[in-house]
Amino acid sequence: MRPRATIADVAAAAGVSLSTASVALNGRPGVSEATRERIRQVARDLEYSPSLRARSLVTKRAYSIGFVVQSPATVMSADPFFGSFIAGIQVAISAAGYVMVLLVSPSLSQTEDLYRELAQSRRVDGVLIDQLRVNDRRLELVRELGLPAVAIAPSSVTLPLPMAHQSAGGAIVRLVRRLLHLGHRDIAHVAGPPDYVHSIERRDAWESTLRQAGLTPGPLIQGGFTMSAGQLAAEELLALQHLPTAVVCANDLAAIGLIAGLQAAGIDVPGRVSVTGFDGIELGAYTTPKLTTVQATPDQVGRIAASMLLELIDQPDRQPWAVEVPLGPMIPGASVAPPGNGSDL
Amino acid sequence: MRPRATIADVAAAAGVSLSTASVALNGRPGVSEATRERIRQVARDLEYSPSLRARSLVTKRAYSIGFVVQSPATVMSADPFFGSFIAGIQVAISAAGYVMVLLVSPSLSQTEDLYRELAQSRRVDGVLIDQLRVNDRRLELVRELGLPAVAIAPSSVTLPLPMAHQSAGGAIVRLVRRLLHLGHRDIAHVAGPPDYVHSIERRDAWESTLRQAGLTPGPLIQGGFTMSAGQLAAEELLALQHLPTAVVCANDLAAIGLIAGLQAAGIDVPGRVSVTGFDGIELGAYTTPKLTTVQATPDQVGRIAASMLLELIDQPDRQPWAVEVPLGPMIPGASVAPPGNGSDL
DNA sequence: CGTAGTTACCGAAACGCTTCGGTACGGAGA
DNA sequence: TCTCCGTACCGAAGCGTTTCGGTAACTACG
Repeated sequence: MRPRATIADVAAAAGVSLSTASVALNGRPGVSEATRERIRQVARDLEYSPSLRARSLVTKRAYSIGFVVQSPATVMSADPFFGSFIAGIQVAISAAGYVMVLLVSPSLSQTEDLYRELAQSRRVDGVLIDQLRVNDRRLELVRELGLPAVAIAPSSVTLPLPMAHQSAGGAIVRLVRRLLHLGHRDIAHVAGPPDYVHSIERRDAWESTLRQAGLTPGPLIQGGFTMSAGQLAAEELLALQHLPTAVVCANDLAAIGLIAGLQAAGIDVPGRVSVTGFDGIELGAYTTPKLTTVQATPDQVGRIAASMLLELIDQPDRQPWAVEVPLGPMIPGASVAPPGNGSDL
Repeated sequence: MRPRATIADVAAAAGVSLSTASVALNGRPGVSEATRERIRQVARDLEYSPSLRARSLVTKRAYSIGFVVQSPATVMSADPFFGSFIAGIQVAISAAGYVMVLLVSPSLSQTEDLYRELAQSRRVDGVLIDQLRVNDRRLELVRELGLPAVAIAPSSVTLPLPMAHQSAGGAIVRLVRRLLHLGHRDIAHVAGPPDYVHSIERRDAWESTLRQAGLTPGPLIQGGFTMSAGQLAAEELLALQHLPTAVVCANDLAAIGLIAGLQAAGIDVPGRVSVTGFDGIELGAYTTPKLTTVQATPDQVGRIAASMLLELIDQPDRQPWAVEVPLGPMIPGASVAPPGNGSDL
């Protein structure tokens, strides 16, 4: 196995200087078409492929972006958002020769260190920030580190960096309206963890939609984005004097957990309580009853956020901008029904 | 924001040559302790952090490993294996200053190209090979590319490269024995996709355990590792003349889908049919009835496979070796019961 | 025919590190 | 006192690119 060809080999074989070979192979002006083609041919013959390392050194680019995910158990294991999101990222960056470095952080404090290392070692040219918290310290951190970053954030927040929006709030509005249309007037909400901006967005959407309809927002349960959180929410709900006729959950997993919890207590869904989710995960189609939800488009979010990041890397001083990623359709399921036609069996 | 310090700055500030600074900071002999400490102090003062790029160029190392996952929808979205596995990898490699590059491949043919690119651009020093197929072309590919690789594979197969084993087959044996102990004699198997070596390992374990018990292996359903595959398997099972009294599924997701399918058809689980899974995913605890399964330890698998890969990168000519990663405990659930005491309601 | 402008190419420096051969200096041994 | 060797350090080369200033040759124009 002979050592791989360098650009010097190509230049020598083509009878040109090293710099000419570089210019020719990178497709920039200053070389005659004939020479360029000859050099290209030689490169192909020698199976030349440029050394990313050497190029990195001189262009000061890592040709990779970073993505730090916190709490792998919750986010990756359960949240199907993740897979499609990653796939979307890759679609966006691979054409540019970029690659994604994935880090998992066991805790919030270690997350900061990971970003620091990523920045100091210059391993990545930029990062994607997801799972945004209230007063998320990462925002200041990336600024301080001079690390280009794009955030995935609700449309409602405004940050000092480029954002890819997916309006989960808009989805909740649609779901609440659907329930209102069916006749529900007592609509509870199982919220996500209170320190996530995504939770707040969804809660606000639920609340304001009900207020707009002239209703007082029903019980609000602090839940979470996991199945177990949904199940716990069921218990809390059952401890109330009045069981609402419908529950809008922050996401599908919580909704599935909630349904399981309600059913375990003998509550009929949707007969006694209607339940909605958000995300459109595959699992929702396998529950009984099938979950009514709105399809999120994590692949699109990933694709758009990543391509925004590439733009930002090219123009670091660009003013922050935002892109709205469209939601998917509502997915109707048997988990909702008009209120009051079910027994309490 | 002034440019970051280079090793030349450190050397100058410490009044030594560049090479001495390098030697001192890398902790190798040839420098007096006093000088070494002085250089270290200067480095700290200047907030020097070595350029990975420059180092990469000269040491010919990328300081990163690659992991290509195929079919993100199936593997990442649904399979909770993934999150823990990744986390385990990171634990193993981060101490060595390594990082993981994650690629997703939409199709098998593109997977090969991804490995090729990874190798040609020398972006990674080695790769982890998971989700092994029968006659997997990646094995020859990495050899051809000279890319160090460690495979995650069943104990039963022998490959020409280092392997991290997790004996899913052993888990299946335990589950089948448990069912036998409960009195079951008619035990079916919902297998995974036939081209995965993991499927074959599990099927073989089911089959041989039954034969050892003097039984003829019951119906074998070609299923899959997903919930929908499990649900389809339920239909196939229901079309048989005799419904087995127990079904051993290739993994938890299939088991959950199977249970859902059986229940939808009015079959009581475990009254009429007992069901077991394998993986120990969180979801299994939220199904009704709770799933009996064996806990896999994907984080350990990831950790061990990754550290094996680092060893291999250090000693590329080392003979292939194998490490067995212990399984977790059996998790009992209400999805199994003695046969024949349930109604067909 | 002389000169300015363009085109096509070359040479060398630079990116920031590691590594290896070499040198000065001190002490040990004869 | 001379030689030898180990220690502590230095200088320079090299990793494989990109980039920039420079130089021939060629065209166009008066």
